[in-house]
Amino acid sequence: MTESILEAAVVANHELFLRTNDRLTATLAEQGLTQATAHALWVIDPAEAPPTMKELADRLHCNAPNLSFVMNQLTSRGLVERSADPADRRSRLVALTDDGRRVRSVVIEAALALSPFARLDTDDLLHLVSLLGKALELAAAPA
Amino acid sequence: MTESILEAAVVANHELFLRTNDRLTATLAEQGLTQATAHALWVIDPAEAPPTMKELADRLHCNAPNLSFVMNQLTSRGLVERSADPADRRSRLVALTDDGRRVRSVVIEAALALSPFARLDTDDLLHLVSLLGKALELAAAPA
DNA sequence: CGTTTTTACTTCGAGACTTGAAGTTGTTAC
DNA sequence: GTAACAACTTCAAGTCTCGAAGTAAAAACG
Repeated sequence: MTESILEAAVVANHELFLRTNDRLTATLAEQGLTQATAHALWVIDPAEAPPTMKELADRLHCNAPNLSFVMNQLTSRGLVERSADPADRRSRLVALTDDGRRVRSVVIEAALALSPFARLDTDDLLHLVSLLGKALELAAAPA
Repeated sequence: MTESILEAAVVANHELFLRTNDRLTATLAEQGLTQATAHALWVIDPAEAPPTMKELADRLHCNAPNLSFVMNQLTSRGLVERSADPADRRSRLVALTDDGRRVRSVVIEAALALSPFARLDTDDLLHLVSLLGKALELAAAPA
């Protein structure tokens, strides 16, 4: 009973994610990005201090070698730049270039416009964000 | 303004999906499954009539060659069986084996237990499913 | 009917992603 | 000062995904 409600929620969340990604395919291709590179670009907020590779790997739920691979692509496309962290020279700080900021904006705008969520009204959206946020908080809390 | 609420919703949706998958990794490995094969198993509901390959490709948002690849793995693991559709001999009907049903249950149970949504109470869950369902409906509706 | 077009599926080959193992460089702990 | 650890990269192997091409069956057409 509650079980099937939970399953409906998990399935709907999954489906919404897949559908958004599907619709974004064309935009990503236009920008010369793949899902992996686009996601990496997304999680680098130009308004915040440049994150380290380790921090980015956490955000992307991927491992270090994978991130190096993705960052090499973004670097060769001229969208990000790596520099040594003055505070810990083992670390690399990753910052968006001007081009990177531009492309990131394009991707995010497209994703928001294409997401099925875009059709919800503000009340529903606020409620939805509240519920999703609650789930994420509870997930972080101790068992 | 509304923009940032929408972005929060899209990001939270994505993050919840990634986090659930992350936690499921161990279970999938135990069952000898990958994400792709597990997802394929999930969308074959044993309570319904066996779907065709085409129908499955739609559900998985993947193309035909990819589905063939995934189904070959599930078939060689003895989890599904393909048979010609008597109504249209071009089509293949895909059905779970007894083992397939067992493994599918294990995966779904684990996913539901590990999903951050599992910590929401029934009221919140009902509300959430309603909002997610609304978004999916609106997405299907005409522009 | 018989031919043409379309549809469902598979195979193949190339490209892209992901991962573990191993190595480099720099930091921390003793 | 040396041993342990941490951040990152490179490399090689495995997996996933896709387009192109091929097969078989159904549908459309005259």
